Amino acid sequence: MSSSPAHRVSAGERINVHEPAGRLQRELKSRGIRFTRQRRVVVQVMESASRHMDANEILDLAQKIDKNITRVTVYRTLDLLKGYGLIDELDLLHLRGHRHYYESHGPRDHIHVACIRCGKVREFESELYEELKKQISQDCGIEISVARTEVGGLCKDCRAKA
Amino acid sequence: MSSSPAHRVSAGERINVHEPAGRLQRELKSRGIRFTRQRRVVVQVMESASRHMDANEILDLAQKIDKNITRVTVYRTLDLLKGYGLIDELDLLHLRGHRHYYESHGPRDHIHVACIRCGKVREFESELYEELKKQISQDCGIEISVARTEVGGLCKDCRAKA
DNA sequence: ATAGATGCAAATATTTTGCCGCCAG
DNA sequence: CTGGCGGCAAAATATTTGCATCTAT
Repeated sequence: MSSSPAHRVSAGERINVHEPAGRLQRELKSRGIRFTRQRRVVVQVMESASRHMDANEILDLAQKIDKNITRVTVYRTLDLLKGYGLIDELDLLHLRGHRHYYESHGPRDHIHVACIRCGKVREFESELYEELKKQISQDCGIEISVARTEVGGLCKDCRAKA
Repeated sequence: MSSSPAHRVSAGERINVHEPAGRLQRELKSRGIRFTRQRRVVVQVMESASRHMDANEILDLAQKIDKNITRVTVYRTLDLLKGYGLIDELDLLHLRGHRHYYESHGPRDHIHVACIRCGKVREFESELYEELKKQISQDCGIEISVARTEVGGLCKDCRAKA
């Protein structure tokens, strides 16, 4: 692999933040988006996710529900959901290669806090973050519609082991 | 392309934040990393960057300086620099596909503020951001070594045009 | 009925690897 | 001199597209 000193990361488990079930479906319907069998399945996978998944994992789970779903459809559906701001695309600091991860998220943004050694990802909300976004919005004259923050470092457990 | 309503983004210009010249070179040498002809070129490209570049653009610029540089070497060198924390890898919210962008950055983190329509990216520093990282560090018990924030929205100019 | 979705196959794009000859220190 | 580095070619991944067919509304 690489000659870099960065640590290999294993798991990458997501500590889940639940959101009202059926949200994606409702959002799509309310926008008059055609709700096909395939979309239903992908949406179901996204809503029941207990961790961040890349396109490949989403495909696998979708196919467990409905074997006929293809990779192309997964990509297209993820793109659709992303386009409407219903899911976010993350890379989690590229801790595990160049994969892209997807998550459905509620109305409030959260920060992804990842350990660069064990790969555990924690989600963190903060009033300070909301203020920061307000400040950016004012100072840069931008109307923010997406915000993403990822921080990496050694978690307590990994520091203890080291 | 996609069926999503997201806007196409054009330029993606970076408003440059300068840093002391030769920093990367000094950092590498001080760590006893072999400084080859090729690395010199890639480092030069990274240090003189006036905008965020993807691997392909970096290759192009590098080859303007030295035709013999290969894509593989660019990837390997970027990986090396990234491993030592000397450059960051961004995706700028995937506003323009799945490219990854690289930037050499100074000691202080900055936030990337991107317009989802015109693609202009502004860099923004804030004391509030530093406080937020402190809060995360304390509350999550993590020793932060990388932090990345990207926000997207409509900039003033694009709102005016709309 | 029909605009819009899916499937298939193939094209693109992006990143990584094995191996060997070469060069910076 | 010598171990790390770069080049080449090819593999492995990842993502997108054209077009014919099917389906949700």
